[in-house]
Amino acid sequence: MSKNTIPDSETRATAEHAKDLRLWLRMLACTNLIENHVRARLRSDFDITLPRFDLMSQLERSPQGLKMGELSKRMMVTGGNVTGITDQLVREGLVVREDSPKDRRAYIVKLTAEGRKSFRRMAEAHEDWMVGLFSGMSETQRDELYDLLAALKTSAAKAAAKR
Amino acid sequence: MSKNTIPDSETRATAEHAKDLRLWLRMLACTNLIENHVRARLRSDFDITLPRFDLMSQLERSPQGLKMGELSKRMMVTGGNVTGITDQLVREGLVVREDSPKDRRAYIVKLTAEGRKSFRRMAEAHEDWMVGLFSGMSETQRDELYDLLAALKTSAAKAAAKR
DNA sequence: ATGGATATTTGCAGCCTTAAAATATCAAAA
DNA sequence: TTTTGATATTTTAAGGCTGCAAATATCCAT
Repeated sequence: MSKNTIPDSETRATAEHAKDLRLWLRMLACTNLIENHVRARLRSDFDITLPRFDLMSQLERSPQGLKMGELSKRMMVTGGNVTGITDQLVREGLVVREDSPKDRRAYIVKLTAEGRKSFRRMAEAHEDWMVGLFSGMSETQRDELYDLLAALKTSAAKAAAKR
Repeated sequence: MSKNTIPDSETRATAEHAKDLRLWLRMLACTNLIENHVRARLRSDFDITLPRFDLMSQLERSPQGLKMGELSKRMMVTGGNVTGITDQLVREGLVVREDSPKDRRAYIVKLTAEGRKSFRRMAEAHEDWMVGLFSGMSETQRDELYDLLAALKTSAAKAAAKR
C-alpha cells in the first residue's frame, strides 16, 4: 500500500514533468485570452496593431527617444522588424527618426506630439481594459501573482540563456 | 500629513490601475520569453511551427479526432486559419481529414500513425524544456501560480465576454 | 589606413490573421 | 416536398509580423 501512496522517484519525476507542462499551457491560455482581447480592441477602437502600440509604449517610457537597436532589444524582436513597424508609424506621423548626434549610423526614434497624444488616449483605454480583465481577482491574489511572475521571469531567463 | 499617507479614492484608483497594467506587462514578458524560446527550439530541433504543434497537441488529447470547427474553437483562431495549418500538416502526412459519418459537411481531423509518433517525440522534448524553464521555482510556488492562473482565467474570460 | 565590430536597412520567404464570399449540407417549417 | 435559415468548411484576398541573410555605412582600435 505504502508502495502506492509514496510514488517512486521515477513516477514522481514524470508527475512533476506533466505539472510543469499543464502550468505552462494554462499560462499560455490566459495570456492568449487577454492578448487576443487587447489586439481586437486596439484594432476596433484605435485601428492600430499590438506591435505598433508596444513600440509607442517603449518610446513613451523614454522621452529622450530610443535607437532602433534599443527598441529591438526591448521589444524582443529582430531589427528588420523594428524597421518595418517604425516605417509604418512614421507614415502615420506618430513617430520620427532623428539622426543621432553621437553616431551617424544610428537613428533616434521619438514620439511626435501627435503620437504622444494619441498614445496617451490609447494607454488610458488599455489600462481600463486591464482593470476589467483582472477585476475578478482580489488585490492579494494580484499581488501574489505579480511576485510569482517575477520568480518565473528569473527562472525562465536563466534557463533560456543556456543554449 | 495624514492627507498624504492615506491616498484619496482618486489617487488610490489610479494606483490600482497602474498595478494591473504592470501585472499584465510582466505576465506578457514572461510568456513571450518562454514562447519565443519554444518557437525557436521547435523550429531548430523539429522544423515545425508552434501553431502546427498546437494543432497536433489538440488532436493527441482527442484520439477520436476533432472537427475543424472544434479545432478552431480550442485553438482560439479563425476557421480559415485552421484550414491552412491543417493543409500543411496533411501535406506532411502528420494528420488526415476523414469524412464525418454524422455530418457530411464536416471533416474529422486525426493524427496519422506517423503524426502521433512524431508528436510524442516533440512533446517529450517540449516537456523537458518546460521543466527547465520552471526549475528555478519551488514546487509550492508553481502550485500557487497554477491556482492563481485559474482565477485569472475565470476573471478574464468573464470580462472579455462582455462586449 | 586596415580590419573587425556595430547600427540599420533591405529583400525574401513563410506564416498567421481577419473578413467576406462561395459551397455544401442540415434541419425544421410551410 | 419545397423553402428557408442556420451550420461547417473552404476559398480568396489583403495586410502584417517574423526571422534570416546580405548589403551599407560608420565606428573604433590597432
